[in-house]
Amino acid sequence: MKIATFNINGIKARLPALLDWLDEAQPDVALLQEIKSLDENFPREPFEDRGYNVETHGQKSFNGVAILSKLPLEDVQRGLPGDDSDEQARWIEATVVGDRAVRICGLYLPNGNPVELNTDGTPVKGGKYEYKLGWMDRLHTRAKELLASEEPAIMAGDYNIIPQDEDAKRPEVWHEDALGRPESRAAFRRILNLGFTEAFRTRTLGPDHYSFWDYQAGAWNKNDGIRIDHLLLTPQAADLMTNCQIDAEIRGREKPSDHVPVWVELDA
DNA sequence: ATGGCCGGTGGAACCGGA
Repeated sequence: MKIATFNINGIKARLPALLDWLDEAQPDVALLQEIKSLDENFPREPFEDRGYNVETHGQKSFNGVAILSKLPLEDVQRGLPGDDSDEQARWIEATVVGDRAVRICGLYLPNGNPVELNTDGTPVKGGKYEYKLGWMDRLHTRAKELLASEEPAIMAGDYNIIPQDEDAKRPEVWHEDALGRPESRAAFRRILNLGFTEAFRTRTLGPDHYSFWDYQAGAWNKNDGIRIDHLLLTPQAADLMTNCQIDAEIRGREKPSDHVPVWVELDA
C-alpha cells in the first residue's frame, strides 16, 4: 500500500499538476493539505474517474485537508479532537482496508508565525504560536490513543516543523522561527518519543533532503529548502514499511506547489 | 551577477503562507 502526503497549495490552481503526479506515482492513498476549498466546491470527478474515493474536510479560502483512496474508506472523522472552538480544517482520518486495515490520519499543522512570547517565555494567549503549540498538545493526545490501539496507523501531513538543523539548507535562519524554534522541535519530539517512527529518516540520512522550497528568491534553483512534511508510523505500521521517498523533482515542473509529495510503501 | 512569489478573494489591494 503506497501512502503519500502532499500539500498542494490550492486544489483549483494545482489540479493539472496533481493529476499528472497521481497518474505517474499511482499512490493507493493520497493525503492532501491546503485544498483551500469548501467541500462542495472540491472537484471530485477527475479523481473518481481515476478510481479514487474522495473525502474532504475543507473551509473557505484557507487550510483544508482531503483523503484520496483507491481502497474503501471507513469510519471517516473530521477535525482534531480537544477544542470545540477550533474552526480551522486541519485534520481528517479514516480506516483504509487492504490486506490489512490501516488507520490513516492527514494533518495540516499550524504554521505558528509570528512568534509572540511573554517575558517569561510562554506564548502569548490568543497568538498564532500559542495556537500551534496547543494544536500539538491535542495531536499528542490523539497520538497516544492511536498507539494504544496497537494497530497499524499513520499520521502524515504538513507538520510545519523542521525536526533538526540537517533538515534545512540554512538552519540558522529558522532558529527563531515557529518552524524551527526549540519549543516547536520539542513538541514534535515529544510525539515521536511516544513510540512513533518518522519514516523518512529510517532510510535516508544526511543533508539536502527537503520537502518545501519557497516560491521566492530562487529557492528551488539554489536547493534552499526545508523538510517539514512527515509521515509518523505506529510500531505496527513501521514494521510493515518497505520504502519511503520524497518526489522532489515535482518542484521543478510547471505551476508547482511549494511543497512536494512524500510517500511510504507498507506491506499491507 | 542580481533580484526574485503565489493563491484566494473579489474585483483592488490584502491576507496568509513558510
